[in-house]
Amino acid sequence: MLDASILASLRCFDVAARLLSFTAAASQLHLTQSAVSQQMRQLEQRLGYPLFLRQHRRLQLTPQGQTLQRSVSTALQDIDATLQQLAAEEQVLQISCAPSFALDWLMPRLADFQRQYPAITVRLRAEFQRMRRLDMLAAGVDISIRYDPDEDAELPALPLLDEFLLPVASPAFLAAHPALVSASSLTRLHDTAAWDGAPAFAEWQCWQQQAPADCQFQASVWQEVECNLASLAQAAALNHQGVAMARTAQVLDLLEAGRLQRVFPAVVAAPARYVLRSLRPEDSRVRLFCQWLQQQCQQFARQRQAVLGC
Amino acid sequence: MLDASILASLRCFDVAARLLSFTAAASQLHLTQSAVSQQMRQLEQRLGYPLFLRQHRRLQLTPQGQTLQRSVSTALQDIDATLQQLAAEEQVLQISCAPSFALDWLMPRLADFQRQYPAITVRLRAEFQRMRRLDMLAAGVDISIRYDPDEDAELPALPLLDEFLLPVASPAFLAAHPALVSASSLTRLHDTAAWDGAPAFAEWQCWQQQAPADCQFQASVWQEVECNLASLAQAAALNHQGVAMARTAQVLDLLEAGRLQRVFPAVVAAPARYVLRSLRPEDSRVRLFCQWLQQQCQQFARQRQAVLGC
DNA sequence: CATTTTGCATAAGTCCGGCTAATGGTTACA
DNA sequence: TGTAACCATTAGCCGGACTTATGCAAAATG
Repeated sequence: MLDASILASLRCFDVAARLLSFTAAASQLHLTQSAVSQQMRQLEQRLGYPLFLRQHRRLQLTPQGQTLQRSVSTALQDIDATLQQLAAEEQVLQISCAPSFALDWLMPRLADFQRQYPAITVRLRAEFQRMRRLDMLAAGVDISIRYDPDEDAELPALPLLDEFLLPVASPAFLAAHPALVSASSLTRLHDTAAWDGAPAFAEWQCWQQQAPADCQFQASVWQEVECNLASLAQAAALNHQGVAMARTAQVLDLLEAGRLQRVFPAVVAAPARYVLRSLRPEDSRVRLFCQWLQQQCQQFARQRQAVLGC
Repeated sequence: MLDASILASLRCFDVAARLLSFTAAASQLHLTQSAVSQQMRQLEQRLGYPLFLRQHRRLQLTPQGQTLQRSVSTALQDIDATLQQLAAEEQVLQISCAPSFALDWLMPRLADFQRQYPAITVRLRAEFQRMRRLDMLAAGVDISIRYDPDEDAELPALPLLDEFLLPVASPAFLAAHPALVSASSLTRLHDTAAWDGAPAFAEWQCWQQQAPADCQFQASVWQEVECNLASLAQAAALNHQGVAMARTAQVLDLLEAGRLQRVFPAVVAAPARYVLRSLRPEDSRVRLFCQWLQQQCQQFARQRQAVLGC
């Protein structure tokens, strides 16, 4: 019943019926009057009943025409509204980000981006799982920011920022445990989900392997607290509950503010770095964001150099 | 936004999204798989966002695709439902008829038509005004039956039945007024709207002019009762209220049943006859009805010949 | 593991349907 | 009575949608 060509006629009919003039409809549709006239004639003979009453200078709708117009008009408006809504939705820049980085690093800086590009609406989603191509497409994610140790062959990654590890604790905790290296019953705070598929204790092990001998914790009997989020471990540290193996992106500001302190002077390169992936790097909004993000990263690196010397 | 070609694509999308298969959609749309594939590609690049996730053996809808499908599907269903409703409505045979003829002649016989053609729904509208071409088109009237004295140049008329006039009264009334010709204070019942634009007293005057001298009412002082409907005058006659100038179509059955009686033996040809007009005489339902109606008319004429001799 | 099947993408070419342009007819208006 | 406005109709062109054919990748099959 509803084949393709009838729909075009109905679209035409909608306009003609609203304006009650083929000429006016034609100009609104960027067609000639003749085209509209033919379309309507075809439509009518297809349906088998008249839609318009041709009165010399003026068109009228038949009862059937009125009924049809009500239906078609609302139906087309519905579709149009949906299309516009989707188009508007398409304008928001969707960023999927590793939760801890989103929470402690990106979110505080995002206000600056909003200030620079108020026309771009950003939707920031904190998500644990690393996104594959299909996931991004399915969720409409424009940009994925992850803390990854390795390359993803499927999707090229733009390195944003390297990372370093250092054990931190609150000043009060350090004051209460002056002989950290030999103390027993210390609490060791983990992020067990540093990156997707990370082995347990990954970052602590990394530290143990690379830190200079005089920076190691000696034969301590640790109490372990495991978190699935760096921010949680860090919150624990802030509450004087133990030593956290921190990443600079999480804690630089807290170190500067004196709310956390380094346990050792040494800093170790992390086995992963922050990377950005996008399905459409050519998109203007994506380009703008990447540009801004890289600036922020550079600035952060400079700041880190000044504070931590790495 | 909603131009003509996008609608065709959306129609295609609707099917493809429902079946989640381009191949199946193609066969349902009587197209090739290739056509559907191309349409969807075009649609997507037009909208600027993907609608389908092509997973090797299986299609999925993106969130945008889902939203769009909901909208498009209901919209198209709405249109389709309206179209079908209109098509069904188009199936009813609409007959506009002069009220008295409809009431006293056509309606009693219509059951026979229904019995013969149960598939055809008839809508009988009793309407005073004679219908012009435009009126019929506007109201969707298939057939107009009128009691007209003259030809209508605008629309060819099919003569159905000629008509005759005769004064009638109830047996009780006649018994109470044995000397009708000279009696005074009789009540004369008129139909003032015998046909569209009929002069007042038209049928009584017709009778006066044509009836033989020995059938005339002599110098009576009449009481006049005017009705705008022959059926009203006839109802008055049935209630013993006077003499009505009747048309055979109205009263033949009543005469046969003895509920009304002729006042004089004479019968006079009426200045008008029943005619049928149609905008689409080729329509099969119209043809069927005309055929049936003419048979009924012939049968009535025979019956009239037997009863009244005219 | 090789083979077949299934489903979508793509390229090239054809063909139909809708559009334009031009003209005519009718009405309304000045 | 002339003119403007509007719709109908015709002829002819053109673009876009469709088909055919082919490629490709994954899944089913044995």
